[in-house]
Parts: sequence; structure tokens; C-alpha cells
Amino acid sequence: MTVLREDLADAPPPQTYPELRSALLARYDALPAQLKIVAQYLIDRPNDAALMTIASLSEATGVQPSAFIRFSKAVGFKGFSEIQTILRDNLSNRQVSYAERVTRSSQSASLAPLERFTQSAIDSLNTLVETTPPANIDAGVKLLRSARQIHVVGHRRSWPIASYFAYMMAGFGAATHLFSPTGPMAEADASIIGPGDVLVAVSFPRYSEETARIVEQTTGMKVPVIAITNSRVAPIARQAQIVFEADQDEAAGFRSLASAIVLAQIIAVSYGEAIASEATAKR
Amino acid sequence: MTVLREDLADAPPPQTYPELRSALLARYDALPAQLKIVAQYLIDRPNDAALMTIASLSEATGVQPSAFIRFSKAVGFKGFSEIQTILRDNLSNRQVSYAERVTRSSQSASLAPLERFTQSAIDSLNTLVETTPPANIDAGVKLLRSARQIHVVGHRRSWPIASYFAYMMAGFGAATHLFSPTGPMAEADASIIGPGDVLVAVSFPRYSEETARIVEQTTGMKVPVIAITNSRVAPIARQAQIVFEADQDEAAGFRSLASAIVLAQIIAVSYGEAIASEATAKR
DNA sequence: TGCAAAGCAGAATATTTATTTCGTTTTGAC
DNA sequence: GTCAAAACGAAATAAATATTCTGCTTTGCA
Repeated sequence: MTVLREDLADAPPPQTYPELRSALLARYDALPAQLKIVAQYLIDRPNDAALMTIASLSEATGVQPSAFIRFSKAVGFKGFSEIQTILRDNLSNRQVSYAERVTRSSQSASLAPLERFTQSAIDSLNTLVETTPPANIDAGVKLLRSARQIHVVGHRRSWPIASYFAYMMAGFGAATHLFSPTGPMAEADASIIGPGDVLVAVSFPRYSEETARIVEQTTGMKVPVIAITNSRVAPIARQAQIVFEADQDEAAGFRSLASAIVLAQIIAVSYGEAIASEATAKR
Repeated sequence: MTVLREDLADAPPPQTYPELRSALLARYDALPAQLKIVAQYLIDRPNDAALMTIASLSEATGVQPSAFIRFSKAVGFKGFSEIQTILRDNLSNRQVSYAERVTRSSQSASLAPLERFTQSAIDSLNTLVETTPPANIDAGVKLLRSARQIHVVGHRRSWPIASYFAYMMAGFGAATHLFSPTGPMAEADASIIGPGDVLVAVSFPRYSEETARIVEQTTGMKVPVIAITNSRVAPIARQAQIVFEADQDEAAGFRSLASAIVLAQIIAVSYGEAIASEATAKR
């Protein structure tokens, strides 16, 4: 009886790339010749293999397509596609693929709000770290420090972010002006912006028209704009010198402001630290 | 003759992702509605799009598969596969991974603000889920639904949370009043609170005296108070009927508002869902 | 050296995925 | 409002890709 060997084969198949990798390493010696080649390729170039078809893998390795299927089954999968799913998830360094997440979340629609929104916020925070280039923050800080005066605008859902940012900046001693949250006079206010100033505009869907108008007027005066928004193609992002993206995730129709407010904090604190270190250097 | 326009369309199609990206940004405004959605998705989440099939992209964006082909041809490609090839090339030789970035920046003494505050926010969100009893949310929702009018107060750092909460509640049709953020008149305002009302007070260190005073006056009138704060022994927590704790974590002296704003969202949306399900039941 | 079991290559098939087609709807100019 | 052009959605078709099947070859053991 080959009970032992069967037990090994029946062990639950790996779900993540690190698991897969160590499973392959463990079983490598016991594999037949062609399958060894397949295993080696998957270990050596997982990111290439993730994007290739079986046909091109066959060409690259000199191993027949059917061998890839045999390999997959030998390792406990139903087919090679399952292995590729793991490789792809690993490549985009997500726990589960995005497509899966879409279908899954539409299935289990009614998780408690507590878990739902917290998880969504955490996801969007992770996205924030991954997608924000540190150079962007440096550029933003530099621009803010060069400003004669810093104007901040944001309406409706973006108002909390705008007011928080203005509050922090004022706390660091920056000359800060915050546009009032509502009212038809907002547009007229834009006249207080002058040369040497910088406008920080916060705007999330549904984008406020007042904010867009102020941004438009500001760019017309050649005054630079820093945008905090959810997409590079957001209305205000097109005209902005520097664009920060936050808050792309959405749970049950309600977007979380968590990543936006953390982003505002990061920019403000980076500014504060830059000011502080300059003060120290001068002494 | 529309030579100019044709010239633009006939320009050699992009071959690399940066080229593609800027081409999309340049032509974005001129695209029809559905194709705008496609362009936006490719700009916002190129790494996801690289690995998804047209079918799953269609599901994720709500745009029909055929629109993806029309889009591809409008931008100068033969089909969507050619675009995906570019996205995949970009994905496979992309910059350093996030994990690498963290280890690298942690080597250089202090972590960059980006990683520091994001991590701190995630920690406090996890704490939020663990420490918030669902029954507390239910009790809060019940109290809010029984209110004749809902007053919201919060100053300084707590102002963004208070204004966001008030904005959400007003959006759900609740009779909401938000106390002005500053000024010596705040105290006088408390007189507008009457029997049957509920006060939602947001207060974090350093606790605002105005907020504390309004809470004091309110409890004197036997009007119930819901507190959103950082500790059960915070000034306003003692007198409150219901206390929500958020935001216990602190990174480098700067507390994150992430968990507080998510908490505000959770309470408001729970309220909104309760309202909605009641409306459905009545029908 | 003979024989059974396992491994293998290539072609056939099934499945998934991209693309085209076409009737309907929307948009924009007059 | 009316009309033509453009855009759109849904289903049909074409292309690609994965998987299975078959007969042949190698391997390992007696």
C-alpha cells in the first residue's frame, strides 16, 4: 500500500504563492522529468508564468501542454488554471483577486456595517500606501512651503478632509485660509487668492461644482493647485500640478473617507516635519 | 475636412503604459460616456485590469464587453487584447514591491510618514472592530431614531468627525443640527436643545471645553447624549448614555482620525439602513 | 530480456474569452 | 420638434486557450 504517498497527495492544495512554492520545493525530487522542468520554471519565474498561456509556456520550456495539466493534477489542483490564479494573485499582491472580490461582495451583501466598513477602510488604506509615490509627497510639501498663503477648499463629503487639513496646517504655523463649506458666495471668494499662493482642493464623487469652479479660476491665475481626489481623471485632477489619489474602494455604495483623512494627515505632518527640521538646521 | 482630428486618431498607438496613460488622459474629454468609464478604470486600476478578462471588467465597471472593443479601436488598437498586453508588460517589470519599500525605509531609522500613519490607522481600525459591541450600535441607532431632533457638536480635531456625521445623517433625512465649529457663542446655542432631542458629542484630546459645557447643559435637561470619544473616562463620556470608543492608537504624537471617521460612518449608515428597512416593511 | 506501470507527445475536444454584428436608443445640429 | 449620426446593449460568432484522450515510449524491476 502506498498510503503515505496518497496522504501527501491528498493534503489540501496550496492557496497562496508562498505555500505553493514550498510545496513544489518539497516534492520536486519525487517528480518525473518533464514535471520537474515545469516546477522549476514556476519556482524560477513565477511572475512570467503568471501572464503566459500554456502554449507559450510549452514553447519556453520545451514541455508539452498536456504535461502542464498532468503537473497540476499531480500537485493537487484540478487544472493549470488554478495554479495560474495563485500566481496572478501573488503578482498583484492581493490576498484574493479583484474579480473574485467583486463577485464575492455581491454575494455576501449583508455583513454587519461594523465589519464591512472597517474592512473597506483597511483595504483602501493599503491601496493608499501602494499607489502613493513618496516623491509626490515631497513635491507637495515643497510646493506648500513655497506658498505665500495656503488656501483649502472642499465641500460636502470632502469638507471634513478640507477642514482637518486646514486645521493641521494652521497648527504648524502655515498661513492657511479655509473656504466656507457652503453657500453661493464661494465663487466670489476665489478673488482672495493671489500670486505666490497655493490652492489645496479636495473633491470626491459626487464632485462639487463650486470646488471645480474655484480650481478653474485658480489655474486661470497661474496659481498652482494640489488636488486630493479619488482619480486622476477627476474633474479637478486634470488642472492640478500635483494629484493625490485616495479612497478608491467602496463598500455597499458608501465610500470610506478613512484613506483620504489619513492622506491629509500624512501631507500635513510631512510639512510639519520639514518645517521643524529646517528650524533645527538653522540653529 | 477633419484632417486634424484624423491625424490625432492616426497617431501611432501607444506602446508602453506611460504612453498609454497619457494618451488616455489627453483624449479622455472627447470620449463618449461608456468609453470614459473604461478609460477611467484603466487609469485608476491598471494592475487589476491587466489580469482581468473582459467579462470580469464588464462586471466590475458595468460596461458591456462590446464597449471595451469600441474603446480599444477608438484609441487606435486592433482589439482590447493589445491594450492588455501593454498593461501586462507594465505589471511584470514594475517597480519595487511594497514589502521591499517598507523594509527599506524602516532601515533608515524612522519610517516615512506614509507608512507610519497608514499602519497606525489600520491598527486602530482593527481595535475598533474588536472593542465595539454591536449591541452598542443598535442602542445608538434606536436612540437616534427616537429623537425629535439630532444635535451634533465637536470642535477642533473633532470637527471633521462631527460635520461628517451630521452630513450623513442629514442625507438620510434625519432632522440634524450641527453646532458651529468655533466662537464664544457656542454655549448660548445649547438653548436650542429641547425635550425629545438627542445630542451627539464628539470629543478627543485635548478635549474642548465648549463641547464639555454643552454636554453638561444637555444632561441637565435630561436630554440623552451619545459620545464619540477615545476613552470611557473622557470628560464627556461620564455623562453620556451611550459611549463609542475610537482612536486609541497614536503614532509619533499624532493620533489618526481614521477609526473615528469610520465609526461615524458606521453609526450613520446603520441608522440609514434601519430607516430604509422600516420603510420597506411598511409597504 | 521481458513485462507491467508510468510517463509522454500529439491530436482531438471542450471551454473560456475576445470580437463582430445588428437592431435600438441616445445625442446633437438644424 | 425632426433627422442623421453616433453610441449603445445584447446576442451571435470567431478565436484563443485549456483540458482530455489515445497510442506510443521509456523506465524499473524480476
